[in-house]
Amino acid sequence: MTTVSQTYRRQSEMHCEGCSLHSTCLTRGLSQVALEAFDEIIVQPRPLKRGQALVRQGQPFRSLYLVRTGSLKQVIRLPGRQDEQVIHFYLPSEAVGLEAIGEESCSASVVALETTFVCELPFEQLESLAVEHDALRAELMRCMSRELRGDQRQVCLLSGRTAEQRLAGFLLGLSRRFHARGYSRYRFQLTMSRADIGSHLGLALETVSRVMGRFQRQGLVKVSGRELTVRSLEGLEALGEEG
Amino acid sequence: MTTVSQTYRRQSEMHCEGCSLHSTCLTRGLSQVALEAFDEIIVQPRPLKRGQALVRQGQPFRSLYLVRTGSLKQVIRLPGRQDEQVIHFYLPSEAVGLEAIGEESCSASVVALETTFVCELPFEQLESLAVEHDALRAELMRCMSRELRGDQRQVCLLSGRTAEQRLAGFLLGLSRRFHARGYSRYRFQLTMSRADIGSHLGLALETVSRVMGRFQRQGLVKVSGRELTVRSLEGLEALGEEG
DNA sequence: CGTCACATTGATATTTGTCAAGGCCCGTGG
DNA sequence: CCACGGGCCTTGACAAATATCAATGTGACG
Repeated sequence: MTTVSQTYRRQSEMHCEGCSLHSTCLTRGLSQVALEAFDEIIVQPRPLKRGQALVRQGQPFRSLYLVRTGSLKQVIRLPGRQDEQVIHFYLPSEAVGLEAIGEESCSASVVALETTFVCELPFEQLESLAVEHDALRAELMRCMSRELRGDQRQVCLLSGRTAEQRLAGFLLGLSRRFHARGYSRYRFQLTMSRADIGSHLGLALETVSRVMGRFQRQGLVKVSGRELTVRSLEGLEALGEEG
Repeated sequence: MTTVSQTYRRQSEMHCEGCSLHSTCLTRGLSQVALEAFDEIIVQPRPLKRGQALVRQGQPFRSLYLVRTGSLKQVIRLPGRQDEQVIHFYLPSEAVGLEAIGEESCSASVVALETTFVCELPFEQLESLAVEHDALRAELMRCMSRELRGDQRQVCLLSGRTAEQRLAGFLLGLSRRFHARGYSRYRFQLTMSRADIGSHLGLALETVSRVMGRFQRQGLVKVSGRELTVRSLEGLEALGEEG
């Protein structure tokens, strides 16, 4: 008998060694031996369509996920509140689920923003593997540490007073992350809605729209729908640095 | 020859096994053997006075720290900006420096808010120890994961629109953390200034002061200076849950 | 061509920041 | 012991930013 996951695995012939994200992913710096063992535990679930959940808040924690292509948002439904709060956006090579390690259940849902492929890492198996391979253990810690620094940035963004500063910082963050992953730093898709951006930045979606328009008129960016072109990285950076 | 650190170590006769924080600290769940080895690598630096830095932004990363008594704030100085941004407050048994793992230098400063004792864990030694002791490695990961969840809460707080929601959430968070560490959940010191709280919550210090006053008039809390008494945990919780 | 979700734009209300003045607490020095 | 000074906190008046409400526009897709 063959499971769906295995089928997908074989079809795609995806292995870490040849993966374009290898150098930025959890597998960075792994020896040939470790890499092959790592490859063994990966599951390739069927691709997620826009709006489908990879993880649901409250469900038991079993696996970490690495984004291969596409993007997702992490959302929390706060008790007694209607609206969902967007916590994170995940881009290719980023790890989903690190905050659930050592917990019974997941504290937030993670939903695809577009058609998205991920690699699933059953956590128990990952842990056993980490016992044998120091490099993997170290990389896992570095990965969590990096996410902690990302959250620091996020807190700085949100505490930065004006809507301009928040949006500029957000766009620069996306630019930086795309660049680090080998995509253009000047041109990318905003796969999330204005409402998602607003929730993430603590702004009303109308404000996001207005500020985006202002940036465009000032020649800082060009937006048409969800495609964004950065025209002046310096201009955006200057906004964030204003006292 | 005896170093200052060693002197303090001997004087205080502090060992993990007898420490009141043992059950909430990184040493939770360690075997007797592991605990003794852990004890060996701990350094007890001289106590910090109010305003003294434990870690300075930009300095090389060498150690993690565990708060024993007292409290600290983590602040970032953003390039080209005058004011410092408060990222975190650290309470007893919490770990300082996790976000710097795998990095050359520290991304933020950490400053004592009152007289504060910490345990220093030289990171290289901690890492070697973690190779031998699975429980320590697991606890370190759980610790980082817990901090990631804390940051999630923080982001939810900051994105929560009103000043009331932010401050209520902040006070509840402190209450919860004190409670989890064996202190009163209803009565504690705000060792940080209104300006620090404001920076941390993305509010002007005047707003913090006004909202605190409003809470007091509503009978939710009693504040006199920096001593806070929670009169209605439910009332504060209700504030955060309003749609 | 119509529908639906999403985005933009405008008018108005509310919240919060800013500026300014004054009060309180505490340590220091006369 | 008391007066003084400085840091921190509170309070008020006003201005600015942003949320809210409402209407309209746009693009994808059946």
